[in-house]
Amino acid sequence: MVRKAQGSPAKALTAPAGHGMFEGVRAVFVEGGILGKRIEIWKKRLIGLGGQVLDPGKRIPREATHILAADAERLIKQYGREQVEESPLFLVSFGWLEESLAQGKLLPPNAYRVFSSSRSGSAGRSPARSRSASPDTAQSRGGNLLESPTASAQPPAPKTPATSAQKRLREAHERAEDLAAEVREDNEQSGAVALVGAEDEGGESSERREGEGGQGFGLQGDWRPGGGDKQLEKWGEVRNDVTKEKEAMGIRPLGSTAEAIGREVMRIEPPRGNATEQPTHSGGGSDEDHEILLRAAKRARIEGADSGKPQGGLERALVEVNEEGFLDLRENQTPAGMANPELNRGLLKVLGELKDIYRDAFGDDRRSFSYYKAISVVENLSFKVTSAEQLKGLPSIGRSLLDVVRDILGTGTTPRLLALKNDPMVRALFEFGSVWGIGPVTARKLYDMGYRKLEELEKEPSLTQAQRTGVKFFYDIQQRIPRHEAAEMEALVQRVATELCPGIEVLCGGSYRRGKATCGDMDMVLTHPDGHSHKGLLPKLVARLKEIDFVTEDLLVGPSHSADDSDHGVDTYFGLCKYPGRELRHRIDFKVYPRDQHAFGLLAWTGNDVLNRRLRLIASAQQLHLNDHGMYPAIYREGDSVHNVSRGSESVPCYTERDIFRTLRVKYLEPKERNL
DNA sequence: GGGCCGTACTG
DNA sequence: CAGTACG
DNA sequence: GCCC
Repeated sequence: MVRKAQGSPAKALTAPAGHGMFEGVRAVFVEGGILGKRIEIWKKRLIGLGGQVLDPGKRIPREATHILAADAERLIKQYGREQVEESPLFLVSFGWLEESLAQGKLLPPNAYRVFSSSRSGSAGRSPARSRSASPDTAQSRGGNLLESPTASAQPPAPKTPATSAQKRLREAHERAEDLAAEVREDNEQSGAVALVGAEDEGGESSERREGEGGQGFGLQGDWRPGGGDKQLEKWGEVRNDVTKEKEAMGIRPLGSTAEAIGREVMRIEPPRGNATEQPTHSGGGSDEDHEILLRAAKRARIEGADSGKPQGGLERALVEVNEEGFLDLRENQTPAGMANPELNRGLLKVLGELKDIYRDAFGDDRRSFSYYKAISVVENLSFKVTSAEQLKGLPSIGRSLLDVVRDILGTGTTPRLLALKNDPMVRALFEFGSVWGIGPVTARKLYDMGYRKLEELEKEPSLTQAQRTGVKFFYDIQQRIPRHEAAEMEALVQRVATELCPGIEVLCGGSYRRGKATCGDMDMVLTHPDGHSHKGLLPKLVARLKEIDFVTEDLLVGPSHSADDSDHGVDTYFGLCKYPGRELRHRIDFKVYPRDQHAFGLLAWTGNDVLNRRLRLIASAQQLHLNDHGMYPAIYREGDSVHNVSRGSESVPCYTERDIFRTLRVKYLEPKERNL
């Protein structure tokens, strides 16, 4: 998994050992924190082994591949917080160089990033692939459990799996759970439950903040709960904050007392009627229409109870819309920009790691999604969590998560995470499963075949071309894109697309459109106002973008629909692209929609996924089927399960996203408000 | 104990 | 079809 | 995992 940063990514995984090992590396050394003499020696060795040393300058040199510094403070001192936070480069500690020299090979930089790694290097940052269920604030990237220097140094694995990975994975999980339970029991018996951390840990803390990933954690992690001295005197204040926060989220304590804050009975406030704010829809979302839909939904629910029709989530969605007025989905968002994920960085980091492991190694999407939603709730808090009780009653935070939070607040981590991270199989599965195109099942197969390391996968013949590309650009793809670069690339695509097709509309959706400071990828959504000029554009656009060396590799090339007239007429392309002047690959998607589907496509491709799911559930409760092509009156055919609903003929016409929200009786959310 | 979004491509 | 992907 |  040795990636030669930017020099020649094509050789990403085959950097030669020893001689010339730093070929293609263009490093900047930020002085300080370590003897200048040692730095000089390192520079010479780097150059001797094929690397280049660049002048630091005031701005991070564009051609640089690695920025080396003793720690984050020096980095920020040199370049300022903004540059450092937005840099997609490898901002690593000198430990990376030292260890690479020691091992005679170019090590993956991730474990040495000064923006998350603790000095040990075993608590580096997460690859946190930008697969679906992942809150894409830059702050919540989980930690990593691979890329420890030692892991990279292992010899090739023997191909003799004793048991199937499937079984051993289950066992790994059970071990982790058992351990967690044991530790918890011990703590309870010894009364050693630590509920501390009311204050920042000393004066240096704000300077030590990391831009994008949270501190390292774990045994010698940088993050630990602060001292609890002021805990008691702070309590009243914190309690008030918590209560306010919950109220802001639309969660109201019923009959709580100050002492019983941990036992509040919470309920979601009914949405307030604000229909007047919403202009009446011209074509299918009128009050009358809605009444009809609502009545139909109630009927469906009642009938469903008798006939095995949908229950559960659907019913919950129905409760939500079963009030007058428009539903406000911002219930877990702290108003007025008071949310501060930084406050709970350590907590978020651990939860993020668990979320990633459950998804990428275990394929437990449900559990992972639960963590994801809980993370989102914690990110939206405006106070520092000092006691698990503060989270009791918040949406998506249940018993198990409270236990985990208790662990983290006490020790900085949780036994189950430690157990998982120390399990070599889990580490391997997580690594494989983090490759684009490789999911948990394939990861297990590869593991069972005897593979243990990423670079070995290159040769495996059963990999698809896309998976091979995913392996090759494993590290590239995980580097986040600074917002301003995404904006430039959006403009570039707009320019090229307009040359090919005047009048074409090009928007970058996804986390970019939701206003995030960094993006995992680019989601380009296109349409043409005249309703037909978009046809056949995508292949030409991609070809042109390849000509100018912007789009570089394909991952998925959809069949050309819009040329003929068969399907929905939506063209799709997934691939990789390069920010001009740099070799680093980023994920980029293109979706070209006919004008009448564009609002649905844009909504879907702006996300986030939680919003998409919720809107679809809400639509279901109103007997509507929502997808990225349209919104269709649902027709429950006799004897069909809910999953077998056929679409009515015509979509409810929606020209804008507002139309969709209005039809569903959901309060309109600006893109930046869609980070649910 | 059951539900948890809906769709599209690959092999 | 299962697996993986996208938000 | 959470929620009903």
